[in-house]
Amino acid sequence: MSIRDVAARAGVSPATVSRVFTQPDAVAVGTRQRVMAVAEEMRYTPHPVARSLARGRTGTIGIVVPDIANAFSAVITKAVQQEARRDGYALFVSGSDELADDEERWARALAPQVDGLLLVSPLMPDDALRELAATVPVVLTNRLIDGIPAVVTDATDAVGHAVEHLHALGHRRIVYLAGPPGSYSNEIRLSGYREACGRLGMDAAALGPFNARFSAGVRAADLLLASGATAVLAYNDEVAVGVVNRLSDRGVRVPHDISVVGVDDTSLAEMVTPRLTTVRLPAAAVGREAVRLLLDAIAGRDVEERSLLALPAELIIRASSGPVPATVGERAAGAP
Amino acid sequence: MSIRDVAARAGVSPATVSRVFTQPDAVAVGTRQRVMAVAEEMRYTPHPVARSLARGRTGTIGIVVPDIANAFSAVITKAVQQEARRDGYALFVSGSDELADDEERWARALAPQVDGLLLVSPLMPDDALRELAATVPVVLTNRLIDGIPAVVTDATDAVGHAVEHLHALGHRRIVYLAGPPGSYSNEIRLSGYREACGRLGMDAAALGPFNARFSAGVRAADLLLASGATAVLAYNDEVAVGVVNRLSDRGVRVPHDISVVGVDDTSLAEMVTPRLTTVRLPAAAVGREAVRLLLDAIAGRDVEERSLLALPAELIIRASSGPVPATVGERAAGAP
DNA sequence: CTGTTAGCGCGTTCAC
DNA sequence: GTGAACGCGCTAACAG
Repeated sequence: MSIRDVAARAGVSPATVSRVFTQPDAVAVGTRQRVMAVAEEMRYTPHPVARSLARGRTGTIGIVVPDIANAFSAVITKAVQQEARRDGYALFVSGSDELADDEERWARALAPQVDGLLLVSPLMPDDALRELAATVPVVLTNRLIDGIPAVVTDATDAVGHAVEHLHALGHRRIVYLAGPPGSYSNEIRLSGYREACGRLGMDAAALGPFNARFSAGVRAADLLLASGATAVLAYNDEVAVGVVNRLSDRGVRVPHDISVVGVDDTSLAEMVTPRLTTVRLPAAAVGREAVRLLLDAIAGRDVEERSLLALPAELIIRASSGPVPATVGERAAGAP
Repeated sequence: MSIRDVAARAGVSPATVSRVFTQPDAVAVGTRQRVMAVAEEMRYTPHPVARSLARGRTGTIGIVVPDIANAFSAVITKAVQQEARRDGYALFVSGSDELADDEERWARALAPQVDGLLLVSPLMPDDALRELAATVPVVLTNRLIDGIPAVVTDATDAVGHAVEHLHALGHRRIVYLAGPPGSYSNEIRLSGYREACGRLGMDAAALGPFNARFSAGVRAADLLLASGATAVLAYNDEVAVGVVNRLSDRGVRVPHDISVVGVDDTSLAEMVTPRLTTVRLPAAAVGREAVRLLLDAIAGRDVEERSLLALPAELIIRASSGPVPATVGERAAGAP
């Protein structure tokens, strides 16, 4: 049952039926109503695939994320999906499982069947990215490549605030638990941390790299303890929670003995005990803005001027950070 | 740049090029290699949309979940995506935000552009579901409709085990915090709970309904406390964690004063303190099996015989459940 | 084994 | 304002 059936039944040509669905104003009112009535009655819907072929556009976009089941990816994906469908776009989702090769493969597979591609924290080489972007409109998230529009969250300041916060609480030995090396997220967090440490006259001491998961935090906790630090800034919330759990198992109390700060502010942060002090990243906003950028690029609107959108992060103080323990040594070191 | 260009350049007909990509064995080795070389050189890839139109199949499936950002949905989605692409299928994802109307709308929008549709815990009316299933192959998850293949997790036994577990620990007043009314998940959990209570000679007392989120658990905790129960089975982990948090804020210790059991075994369960005793649902397996069923249905293979797949759940005992408090009254009531 | 012929269902000129 | 004709890029049926 196609456009021709409707046309025949309505006593018009297929072209007219097509117009009714694409440029209704170009059809006489009477004809239009008749056609619409018939279409409704026959429950006719234009075949999306045929339409895509004829138009040269699919009405779909694709997103490739590191891990679909990861809370942060999921929030971005959700926002992307909501924003995309506001404009009538359907969304392909693919997970790379944090493997650069797979990521590239799936992105390539998606490219020819979408109008645009959204790559979240992509791992593939610059060249592969550029090549892809030459094929189809691409927007990046948490990655910067010359000439490819991107939305990033600039956590530098907020991470600095976190360090200041801990410093103000008397902490002088603050460790950063590094995430995936080379990832934009880790670079930004690390540099924000280093910068703040320098500003405040503290030594910057990163541990790691660790992967971004709970188990990595568990492992990191013991190293942390051995380091003698009184506070820790974890790569993200999940790692931070791993740290807290392990510390707790070893009888170290948070924040009484050690302060822990995360990054992300996923829903997890409010669910754990103690509630996690963390740097909130605007995940949903990142997703929304990325879609806006992508749809603009697809529509051929100039994207150059705002091709790099940097959204700010924000320190959220909760219960996992507190005053430095009143150890004699620490006091002496911390006092003026 | 299309199949014709490759054909011309390779000195063959478009049909031959097509064959090289679809049934290589039907082409002479020499011709095949020549065509492949040319295609490679021109970086030619068959246009998926055109292919879909000609074949009448899109090579895509769609999934509609209640909430993309929800941990349980995300795990299913991830498994579905991984399983689907093993067979070369790309995945459309859409979230309903737990609104029956939207769910129906997006499912309808997806239907004409996919080979099959996966509906996770759908909320729309039976008739709407049937109508949809008449349009395109559909597989359901956590919902039973005559004639539509489905994968469900039968948590009845495992929920029963949870109740037995608490009973064995001395608990005699166990409350169930009900989830979304009418949802299959809630029905199963409720009936498993009731059944076990009956078997063990306890009164079944459900509170709620509550929605499936953390905040609902926080709210439920106070009602729970007022009820005088010594143990609680929450609709899911997130609610359970909400309960634990609120109890903790009110100075009630878990499991010392009250035992809490969740359902799902999302990653959250191992991240909170105390680690959550919970009923593990095989989310990933559900996703995988649903895809297998769907792909079989798409391929026209008979799905009838195993149109209802019930996967078992399993009680995971961790630290949030313990012996009933040694109150005089409770002891008296609990002893034979 | 290969080429020719027809569509798949729709959008879009171009005349009328 | 409407219809006829053509093409989007590919696959499938039929000859040869």
